[in-house]
Amino acid sequence: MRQVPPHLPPRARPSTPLQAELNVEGHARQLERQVEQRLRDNDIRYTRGRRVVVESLAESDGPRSAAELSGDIGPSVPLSSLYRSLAVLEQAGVVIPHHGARTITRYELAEWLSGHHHHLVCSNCGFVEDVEIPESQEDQVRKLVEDISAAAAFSPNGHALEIEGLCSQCT
Amino acid sequence: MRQVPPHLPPRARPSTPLQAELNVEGHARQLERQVEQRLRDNDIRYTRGRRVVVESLAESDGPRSAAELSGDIGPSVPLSSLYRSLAVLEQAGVVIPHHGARTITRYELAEWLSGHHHHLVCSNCGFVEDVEIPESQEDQVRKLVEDISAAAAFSPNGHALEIEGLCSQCT
DNA sequence: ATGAGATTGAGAATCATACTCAATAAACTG
DNA sequence: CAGTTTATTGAGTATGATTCTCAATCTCAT
Repeated sequence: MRQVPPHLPPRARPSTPLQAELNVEGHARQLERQVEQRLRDNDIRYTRGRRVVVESLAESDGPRSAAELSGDIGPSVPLSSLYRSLAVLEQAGVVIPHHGARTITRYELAEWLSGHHHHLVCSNCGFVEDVEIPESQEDQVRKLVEDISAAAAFSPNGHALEIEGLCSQCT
Repeated sequence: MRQVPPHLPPRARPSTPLQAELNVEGHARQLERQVEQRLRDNDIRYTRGRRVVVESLAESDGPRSAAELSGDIGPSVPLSSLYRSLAVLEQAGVVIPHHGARTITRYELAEWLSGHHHHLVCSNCGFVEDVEIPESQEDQVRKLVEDISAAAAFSPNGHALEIEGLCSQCT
């Protein structure tokens, strides 16, 4: 199975290298603050282990499994702690599980941290790519979601459009 | 966690008991024939073990896990065979895995057997409900899927709109 | 019927994830 | 800041879902 290909994070691309670093750093710091706040609000400590998980996910170019994160982070955080951190962060709504492929669960930052997006799932290599769509299209999706939910007496809270097919590499 | 509530299968409801039995039987037989054909086309034998899995899924009112199927079917088919049957049927496109909840995978009949539908996922009880939507809405979804895919150089092959929220029982 | 190849059963093996418990760190109290 | 309380971590073990192994059995084409 091909490794996760690089793809753009769902934020505006800065134009010059200097700007880039400033923006990325600014964004990283802001994200840290948001997460810290959220945890504090829920009486959950923002410890080193939890911090590295969040930072690692923030730098990731796609959803990561516990094993992948462990590889990213190195041996300083044992797997059992990693799983615990992920569970805690999921509880706090900082991190979202993505049950895409066989058996393993991948996590990504929650939408309030990473932006709303949909998924392109490659049925050949298993890679899950995030896609942001233009507001006009998103409006249509939202309307559809509301209509469908209303017809089924369901109270929608979020949605994901998963498109399955072949990614550009596997075509 | 609440058990899967009963819900209508995605076929036309017959109106009288007699008609009902005839239709259900007719449908069951037709489904059997379709599956048999598909397997034959792929040089895969339609054995007893595989047949009971398909029949069991056809009678199910929602996606079923291997363990649940094993319970439905009884001890005549050991778990290891069940998993193998599911893998073979998935290969042949008769059965589709649904990776919804923690760790376990649930299966349902493929869309060409059960009809195209979307999912309402209850974030409280975990129940996944199938919904069929009217053609006019489905057309919109299809168009969105095509536009999004085109913009991402992705070759779409199928799609699922997953709406998360609270089901009518959990509201 | 017969032989080649596919399939099954039963069990052991593997893999992701969860739990246990003693050691450690953080927050709180005065 | 020292002492106390409570949350968190590490390391290891346990669990549960899924997969593999291999001998026995079944199927299909001859």
